[in-house]
Amino acid sequence: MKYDFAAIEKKWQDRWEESKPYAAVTGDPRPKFFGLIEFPYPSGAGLHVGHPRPFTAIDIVTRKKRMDGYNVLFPIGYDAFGLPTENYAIKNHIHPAVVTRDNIANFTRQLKMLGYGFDWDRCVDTTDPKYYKWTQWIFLQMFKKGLAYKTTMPINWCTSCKCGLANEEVVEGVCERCGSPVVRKEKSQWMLRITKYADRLIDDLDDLDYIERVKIQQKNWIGRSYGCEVTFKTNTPDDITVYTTRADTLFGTTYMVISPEHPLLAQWKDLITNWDEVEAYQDAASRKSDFERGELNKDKSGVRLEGIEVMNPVTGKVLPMFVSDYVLMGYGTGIVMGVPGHDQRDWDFATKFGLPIVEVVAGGDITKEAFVAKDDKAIMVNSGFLNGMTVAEAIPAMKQYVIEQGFGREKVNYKLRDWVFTRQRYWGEPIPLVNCPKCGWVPLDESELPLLLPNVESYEPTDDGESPLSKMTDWVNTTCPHCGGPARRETDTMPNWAGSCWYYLRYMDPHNDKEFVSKEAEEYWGPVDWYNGGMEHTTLHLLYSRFWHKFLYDIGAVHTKEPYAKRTSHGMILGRNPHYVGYAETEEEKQALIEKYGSQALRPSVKMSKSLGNVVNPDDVISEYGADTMRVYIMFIGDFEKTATWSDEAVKGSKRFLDRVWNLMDLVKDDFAVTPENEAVIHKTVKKVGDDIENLKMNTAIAALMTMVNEFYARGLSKGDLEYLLLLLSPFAPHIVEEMWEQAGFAARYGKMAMQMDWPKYDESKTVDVVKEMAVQVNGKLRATIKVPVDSPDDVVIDAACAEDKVKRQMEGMQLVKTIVVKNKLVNLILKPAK
RNA sequence: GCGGGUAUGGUGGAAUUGGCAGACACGCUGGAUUUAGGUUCCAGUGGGCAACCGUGCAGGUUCAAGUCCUGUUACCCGCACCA
Repeated sequence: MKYDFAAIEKKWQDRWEESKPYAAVTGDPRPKFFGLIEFPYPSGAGLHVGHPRPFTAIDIVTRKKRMDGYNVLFPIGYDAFGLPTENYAIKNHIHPAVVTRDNIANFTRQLKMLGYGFDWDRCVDTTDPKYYKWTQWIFLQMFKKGLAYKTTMPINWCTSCKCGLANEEVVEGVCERCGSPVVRKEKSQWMLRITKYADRLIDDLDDLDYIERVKIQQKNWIGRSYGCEVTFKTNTPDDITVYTTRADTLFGTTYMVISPEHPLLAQWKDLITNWDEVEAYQDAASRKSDFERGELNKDKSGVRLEGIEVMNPVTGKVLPMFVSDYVLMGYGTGIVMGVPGHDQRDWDFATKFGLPIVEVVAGGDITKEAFVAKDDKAIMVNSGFLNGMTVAEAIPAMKQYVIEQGFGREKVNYKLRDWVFTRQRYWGEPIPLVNCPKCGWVPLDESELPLLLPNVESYEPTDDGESPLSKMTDWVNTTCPHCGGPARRETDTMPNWAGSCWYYLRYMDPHNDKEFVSKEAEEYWGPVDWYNGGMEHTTLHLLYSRFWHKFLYDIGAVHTKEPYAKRTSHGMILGRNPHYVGYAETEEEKQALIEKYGSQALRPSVKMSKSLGNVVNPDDVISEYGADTMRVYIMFIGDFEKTATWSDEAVKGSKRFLDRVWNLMDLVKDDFAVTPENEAVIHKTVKKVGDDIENLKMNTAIAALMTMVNEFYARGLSKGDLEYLLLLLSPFAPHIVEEMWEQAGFAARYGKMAMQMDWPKYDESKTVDVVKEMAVQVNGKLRATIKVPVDSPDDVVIDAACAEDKVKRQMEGMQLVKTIVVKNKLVNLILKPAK
């Protein structure tokens, strides 16, 4: 009988839909396991082949955990607020809620076709008022604790989306989503005080089982640095303070620089004799985006503040002061001490403006470039009491000195900024706050939640930068919950990251209308045991949700400090690059490709995109080869953490493998005992597949299963042997396995589906071959192999090795000076010419 | 510039603590079955006629190096004037 994957997959998916074998049971006495994948954004394009990679991997992990006896929670949901849906709605005049509903239906269909073991009864949708009621609720708790505040500040403004963006959403000066330029715009924004959690977000990483690169990336993003603040006296009424991590170089400070946005400049307006020039510079700087500023980083610009003088507190020398846009207002104090001898940026600036460059750390040539001491052992010079110390000694010595002298203090700084939490768009959670002329910002009463998104006629963003909601006067004008007077609602909405900050908690108790999650459910299921997701979310979603979770912990709403115990990450799936030079046949064609596509032409693989025509649709793969083949292939494609390129050709290999598994049915002997000849391969494979699943090495697990099948073909198999294969294969290809399990009579025999059986055990002693093939080396070079009984003593092995013809030939005229035997693996004979 | 990563046949990729490099696949070659093949099965497949040579490149340690050490190149991914 032919392997009719379409019929088989339909049959079993229908059965699972009905019998719900994946239902998670809160409070069950079995140990719990909460496996989580990042819930998808339901785009109109449907599921991408990138989705099944992480989904299938964690599906396999959780299926094995069930067979290991765990009570598994493996949920799914939709992160459905967001701009693409809104833009589509605007273009086609369909309500975003309708678009979302249709897209979710399509995603659900596709995910069910892939046979994932999701507990569908726990499905969540962030745009459902029953869900976002609690997103709003959490926001209100943050507001009440002072973690949400409104401020006017220059924000990143996407010129195309007409919407503010978080720092994390700006990539190389353009909008992460649409690629349009991002400019600065003064706007009043709600902010979340993530910086208050900076230390804990770094320090608590130590106890987590996250892959190292995630930890490093989060640490770098938060960017904690230890330094000190030093105050300089000026000829104005104001002292100025700088932040430095290199207090040791204070003697080398020859000028000061202030950021063009610094408010002190306006205060000094009358003291600065060339104010016109300074003001012109400020104007020019404000028109540049952050990116343009960075782009021009080699060519330093600036204007001297004529009339302003600063005193170096350790040398007593008078220093000039400049305004320059290489100093950022948002980091440190917005004023920097210029140490051109030992900071390359300062060196560039000083060289351009003819400022003195003083060497205070020996070892470099400061006439050519700044000497930034790479090792802390470099020696201080021209630095008064620091002379002769190493840099490592001088830093704390100077810190102590400035503190004692009363013009400095220790200070920790972070690159992390507070989170811009408002978006001027329609399709997001409304912010449940009211602005009252008398009472200021007042939270809605919790009984008023959810604050529903009103139906509007037009979702078009406004050119003045206000949310579309601002035009809905009926909705906007309300009464103050506090004093009852007239007041206005906040019309901005939350960013799409809001709903995903806490969705894993909702999965634990998705239908609770009293609390966002019950205490019992949270204490039973939390924390998430294993969370897999993309590296692109490391400094966005992952960091944000850790922040929210820590807040919830602080108010006693959850019982763990961290949401996720373990974090892994998958590589992207790329498509073939149709413009790759490797496909060109002539030199001219090659040149043409390079001219036309530039460096793009040099890459064999690129991101899939409609314009390149290399998009693979999972629906097509499933209808041609079946879901089980799709699952096996996407796991077999390569190392899970690395990027991989989709190959239509290679999919066939996975299909062929499942065909061969299916065809074992014609070969299998009707005997439920294990065949002795197959024992070794069975026990080896049980061990290998089990270990590999735990380490996300699905590619080698599948290779081991292929080897097992090959051996069954070579030696024949019994039903007892087949049983092992089916159990091991069941997490990978659940449909074909259940069908064979039923047809071979196991279902009747055990009264269970394969997925409900215990994961097979292996016997270590049986994983070892009775006869070992050992390599025979002569002077380190392979000359022969010998077969000897396992664990043969060294002398037996050496005798056998020396008896080999090829070895004998090598030994002619030589004497044996040394032998090395690696048990069961190799023997190396060291020969020297005989005297 | 800083941080992280990668480099192995025609291709995707395997290779515990250093111990037979190329598992398992794709592709290709030859053969068998078949009216047919996007089917199945069998055999072969790193290079070289050989001795030998082969894990980006150059050294080193070792009986033995893809794996360890020193140096170096190319590419990929983050961040980027963070004082």
